[in-house]
This record gives sequence, C-alpha cells and structure tokens, in this order.
Amino acid sequence: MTYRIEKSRDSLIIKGLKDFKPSHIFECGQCFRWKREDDNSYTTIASGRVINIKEEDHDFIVKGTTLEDWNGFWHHYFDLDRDYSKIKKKLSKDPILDEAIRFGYGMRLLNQDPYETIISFIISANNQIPRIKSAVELISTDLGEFILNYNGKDYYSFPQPDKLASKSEEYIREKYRVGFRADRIREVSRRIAQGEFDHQCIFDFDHKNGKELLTTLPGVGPKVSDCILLFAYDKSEAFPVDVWVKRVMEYFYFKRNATKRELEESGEKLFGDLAGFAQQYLFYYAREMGIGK
DNA sequence: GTCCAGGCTTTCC
DNA sequence: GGAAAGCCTGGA
Repeated sequence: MTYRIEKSRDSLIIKGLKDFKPSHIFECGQCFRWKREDDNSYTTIASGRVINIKEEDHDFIVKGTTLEDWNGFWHHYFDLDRDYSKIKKKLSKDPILDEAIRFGYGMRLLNQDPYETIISFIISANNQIPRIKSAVELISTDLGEFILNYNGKDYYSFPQPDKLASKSEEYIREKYRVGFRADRIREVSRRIAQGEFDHQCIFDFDHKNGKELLTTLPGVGPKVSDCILLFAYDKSEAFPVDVWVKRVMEYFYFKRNATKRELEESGEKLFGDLAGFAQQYLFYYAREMGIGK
C-alpha cells in the first residue's frame, strides 16, 4: 500500500490512500469505540491513543498523532499493508459480493487489541450495538486511564485484565448493565490476568486451533470466537455467522432456511481464505439494507 | 457423539 | 412488546 503523508501544523494529511472510508470502517460493526462528530469526521481510541480522522476530497486529515506514531501504530491498526483492491476484485466475481462491495467499498478489517476484543464480543452476545458501545464505554470510564478530552468528550483507555478481574460479578452487572454476561467478563479477565489463559499465543496458531482455544473461555462460542479471530488475530478465514449473515446467506445463496452447520461451512466453501472479508461486506450490506428482515 | 429448546439481563426500536 | 454481531445447560 503506497500513500503519502504531509505534515501540517497540528495534523497529518494523508494522500493517495485507496480503499479507505472511515464511515465504512467504523460503522460496519467490527469496532465499538468511535464517535462520529458533527463535521462527519470520526474520533476513535485504540491502545490508549486517540485520533480524529476527517475525509476531505481525496485526502484524510488526521489529528492527534505524529508521523512516528502513525507509522508505528495506526498504519497496522488500519491494516494498510493489505491490498484491498485485490481482495475486492476476487470477491466481486460473485455477483452478490459485487453488490455488497459496491455498498461498503471503503471497509477495512482493523487489527484491534485482543483482550479488548475478547471482552467486547462477549458483551455482544444477544445484544445490540448501541448497548455494546455503552458497556465498553462504561467499563473504560470506570477502570481505564484518562487519555485526553477531544471536542468536549473525555477518552479513557480500555483497562488491563486485572482491573475487571478484581470486581465482583454483581458490580460488573450493575455498573456496566451487561446482565448475564457479567460473570463471563469477570472470569475471562481473571484467567488472562493470572496467566491461566495465554491469549498472545493465538497469533501463532492457525484459525482452527485458535478457535478451539478461544471457545474454552466462558461466553465465547463459535460466533464470538470467529469475531475475535477476525478482528484481533488476523485470521481472515474466520466467518462469524450471526443473525444478519444467516439472513443474507439464506436470502441470496441458499434461497431457503439453512442449518447452523451449512451456514458455518458456507464461508470457506464459497470464499476460502477470504471468508472473513466477505462476511464483513455481507454483514454491513445486510444490516444497512435490512435484508431478509 | 449431534441437535435443539428454553433461559438469560437490559435496552432499543 | 419483540428483538438484539449468542452462549450454556439439559434432554432427546
């Protein structure tokens, strides 16, 4: 991925960046920590860093970072080493994917922090995106570190595992409004904090072994583990099957009700090692268009 | 071993 | 009042 960065007084100006649209990247459901500002720019926090990014003509104005920090962190976070034009070209041979990609053409899969992603997607079970965002926000404000105020809003990092592990189930449930997910959050945080669960080694595992290990965690089933593998561990074969993917697959591909197994196997069969990208284009398209609802 | 119904907290539409 | 980026348990 080749692009140019120009420095201005208080921001970076990124030029020549292809396949990149903040609204598609943040609003496609992979990430819960972003805010759309009144000027349609996006402010996001990741690994204790806060940036604001604004699309302007074909450039992107980024506030809150330096050249070193962009190259050392955000470049990888936004997955800028990957050629999405190539991925989209391959997937577009499928007419349904072609349509989904026309809709969400600027989507990219973020490389997010593993622990934050694990907890966020445990919270996502049988839940709605506004509520998931709210819970992650409440946890960070309560236990994370204050980073800075941007445009009137305080930003806090997501806490380390020992912080959540030290709270009671009742405290987590009542303070963050996470219901039956409270004990799962506490227990998973405890296992990671005490070194019982090594989440770093999953980077070296393949998709199948990573899924096997992650699903040993309470609150992590097949769908949630595939989200974690796709959004934090760079496993692009992962194909999370949720209600929207079920709807879009049954509506366009099966043209009938499909079993859970048929749905889970369809990703690899149809899209191979690009299944994760296909899933994300399809999810975003199906949810925004209300397919099959 | 696989499959499936019912229950789960709370909020959003 | 039903549905929500599902998981867990128990029983067939």
